[in-house]
Amino acid sequence: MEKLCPRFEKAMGLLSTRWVGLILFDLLKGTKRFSEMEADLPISGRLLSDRLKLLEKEGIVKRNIYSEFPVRIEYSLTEKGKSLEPVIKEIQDWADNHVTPEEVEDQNA
Amino acid sequence: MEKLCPRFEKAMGLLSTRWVGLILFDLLKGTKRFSEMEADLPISGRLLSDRLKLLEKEGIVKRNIYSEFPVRIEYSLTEKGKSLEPVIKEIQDWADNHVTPEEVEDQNA
DNA sequence: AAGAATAAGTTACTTTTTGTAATCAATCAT
DNA sequence: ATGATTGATTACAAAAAGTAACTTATTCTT
Repeated sequence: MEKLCPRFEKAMGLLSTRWVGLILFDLLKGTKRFSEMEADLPISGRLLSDRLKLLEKEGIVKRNIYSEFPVRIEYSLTEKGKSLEPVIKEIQDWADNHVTPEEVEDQNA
Repeated sequence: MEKLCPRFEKAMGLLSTRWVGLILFDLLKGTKRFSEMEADLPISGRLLSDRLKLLEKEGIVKRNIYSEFPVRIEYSLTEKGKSLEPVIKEIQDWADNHVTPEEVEDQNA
C-alpha cells in the first residue's frame, strides 16, 4: 500500500474544491470586484462568497475595501496565490492539447 | 467581463471532481487494482467505482479484466491520462513549497 | 431628514452529491 | 452445497451546492 503525500493531499483538496480553480484563473488576470467575478464565472453569489472566504483564510486571496460610493471591494491574489500560476498554466496547456471541442460540447449539454 | 476558456473550464471541472486528483496521483505510480486503490486513498468503494467509470469514459483510465480466481481487474492510465503527469507534478511542487505542516494538521483535524 | 440607489453579501429552501454500511455477482476450492 | 475472495451496487442518511429573494451598509439626491 502506497501512502499519499499529506501535502499533496492538502493542496489537491484545496484545488479540487468546486470553483476554486476558476476563481484562481480569473484572479490571475488581475484584481477583481465581487460583481465582476460573479459575471465572469458560472457561480452564484452564495458560493462565490464562501470560496473567497476560504481562499482568504488560506492566505491565497486578499480583500481590500475602498469606502467610495458605492463601496468598492477588490479581491486579488497574495504572493502565495500568485505562486499557483504554474499550476493553472499547466492545466491550461493540458486543456489546449487534450480537451476536444466535442468534450466541451458534452459539458455544456 | 472576461470570458473563461471553455477548454480550461472543462479540464478544471474534471480535475476538481472530488478524488480525481488523488486517483491520478495513485495511478501515476503504476497499474493498480480496485482494492489497492481503496486501501491507498481515503475514498469509499462507491465513489471509487463512480470516479473510475468517469475517468474511463473520459479516456483517461483503462480497465483490464483478468479472469483468474479471484477475478483481477487492473486500472491504469491511458496516454491521455499519463499526459496529466506535468499537472500533478506541478501541484506536488506547489504543495512542497507552500503547504505548511500546520495546514496539513488543520486538514486532519 | 427621507427616500432612492448601489455593491456586497446572507438567508431560506430545494436539489444534488457524498458517506456509510449492507448486499450482490462471479468464480473457485473444499 | 458452503464459504472465501474481488469487485462492485444498492439503500439510506448527511453534507454540500444551486436558486432566488432578502438584508446591510453606505452615500447620493432632494
